[in-house]
Formats: sequence, structure tokens, C-alpha cells
Amino acid sequence: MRIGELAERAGTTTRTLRYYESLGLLPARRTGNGYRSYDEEDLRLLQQIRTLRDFGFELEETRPFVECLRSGHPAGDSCPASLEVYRRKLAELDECIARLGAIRERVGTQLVQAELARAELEAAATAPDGAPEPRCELTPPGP
Amino acid sequence: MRIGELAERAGTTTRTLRYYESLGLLPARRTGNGYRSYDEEDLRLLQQIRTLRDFGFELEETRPFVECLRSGHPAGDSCPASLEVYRRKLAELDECIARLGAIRERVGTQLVQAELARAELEAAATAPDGAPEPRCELTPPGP
DNA sequence: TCTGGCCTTTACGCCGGGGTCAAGGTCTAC
DNA sequence: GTAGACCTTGACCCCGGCGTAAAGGCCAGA
Repeated sequence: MRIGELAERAGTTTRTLRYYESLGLLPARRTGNGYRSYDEEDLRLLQQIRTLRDFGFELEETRPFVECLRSGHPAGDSCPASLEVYRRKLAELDECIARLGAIRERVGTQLVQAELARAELEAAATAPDGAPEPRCELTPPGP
Repeated sequence: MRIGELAERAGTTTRTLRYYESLGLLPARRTGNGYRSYDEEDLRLLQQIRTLRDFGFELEETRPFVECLRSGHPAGDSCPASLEVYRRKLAELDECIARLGAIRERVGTQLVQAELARAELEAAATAPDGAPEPRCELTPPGP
């Protein structure tokens, strides 16, 4: 199988495959004329990479999985190194989710307050009263 | 106030201020010798930018807030355009959190299954039984 | 033989948000 | 007058994961 076919079967591009090869992630054999040559096993490796990438794994993080497969294991995550990557990723995800959740709360609060302030301003514009002096700046987060 | 002082007071660098100026986000007046000159109002604008950036807003997204302040409003989020950015950001955050949560679930499940498979393998290695044939590849997510 | 469709390598671009020189101007203090 | 601390512009570099040429080789069909 040549590079174009592998790319198409994996739903990616030839550029991507050459890039992976340049990283040593998916090396290719060569035919007599210099063309890259792949087999079904390479397709499996590539699918493992693409699947992990879809999950937000960086390419380097997929390396243990690929090497695990290449060393004859039935699945990319049959090896301790892969499990370690899973665990690190879980911790990362948890932290990221928590951080985003906290920000979401703050932004949500800001939005509500700012909307309230605008409503008051409009009410003040309608009724000829004194200015309610709205204050709604984002306060900087801790260090 | 010159650029160095403003940078220090805002906890950032001169390079950053020049960058913001190049974006038209924080233009500076000039003194006779060509030095940039800032006042307290500029400090407020800059603080608004930095605060929003700490919340994960892109620089372009801070523009409505800055322009709102510059047009004389008491707070950067006193204007409809700013509120719109808040709402978009909230939607973004919600989607991002949901996506990460779904991935977290899948990775967690993979980890547990892979750990189970390994435990079975080791048990099989201890007891001379038939192979339990573990399968634990990540399955690709939907389109 | 020519056209078209593969393939090869090399190399630059992009995205955001600046970091980090380099080469020079300006001001203050001693 | 000169050291040192500031300022100026311009330019290249970084991260990851490729996209997108440019310039040329290889092979099949008409």
C-alpha cells in the first residue's frame, strides 16, 4: 500500500503521514523506486494514533501506545507506559475541567451583574432619578 | 508615565505593551523625544485587558471591553457588545467543559478496562490457564 | 509520445502571544 | 564626558500539527 491509499483509508492526508514519519512515529519501508510502502499493521498503528489524537492526546503521548502495539501486544494500552499516559491525561483533564468550571462561574457572575447594572441604568434613564453607580469590573484572580 | 513604568505597574512587559499597540488595542501618545506616554486611564484599560486574558479571553475578544471603557463607560462590560462576548464565552466554556467531560469518561473507562486486562493477563501467567484474550482499543468517536 | 496522476524532497506559512536579541537614540547622575 | 538606565524600531524564534506550494521523478493508459 502506498502513502495515498493509507492516508485515505485512515481519513488523513499524505502530509500528515510524512510528518509522523519525520517524528519516527510511523516509519515506512520503501519500494525500489523510493515510494513509501505500508501494510495493514501500519494502518492499525495509524488508527491508534488518530484515535488518541481525537481524544486530545499530543502526538508524543501516543508514542507508548504505538510502540506497545509494535512490540506485539494485542492493544496499544496493554503496556504500563500507556497506562501511565492514561493516568496523567486523566489528571490533566480533571484539572482542566475544574479550572474551566471556575472561570465559567466567574464569567457567569460577571454577566449577570453587568446585565443587572444595565437594567438599572435603563430604569434610571426612564425615571429621572440619581445615578445608581454600577461597578462590575472583573477582579483579577489570585496568584 | 513611560512604557517601563506602565508595564511594571500592570505586571507585564514592555514587549507586551508594544504588541498591544501594534494591534491597535492600546495606542500610546508620544512625547517630544518619541517615547510612549501613558496615563492612569491607560492603566485601567490595560488592567481590563490583562484580567480578561487571565480568564482565557483572546486579545481580540477584549477589544469591545476596552472600547467600552474608552468611550467613557464606568466599566468595560457596560456595553452590549461586551455582554455579547460574555455570552459567547459562556457558551464556549460550556461546550468545552462538556467535551472534556465526555473524553474524561472515555479515557477513564479505557484505563479501568486496560488495568483489568493486565490483571487478568498476570493471573493467567500465574495460573497456567487459557488466554482470556483482552481487547481494549480506543474506539473512534462519532463524526 | 504525451498526458495525468501518483510519488519524492525542501521549504515556507500559520495560529497567539509574546521572548529575545541587535543596533542605536536619550536622558540623568556623577 | 561618560556610565548606566531607560527608550526606539526591526527582526527572528518558539510551541504543535500540519497546509500548501515548488520542482522534479515514476508509471500507466491512449
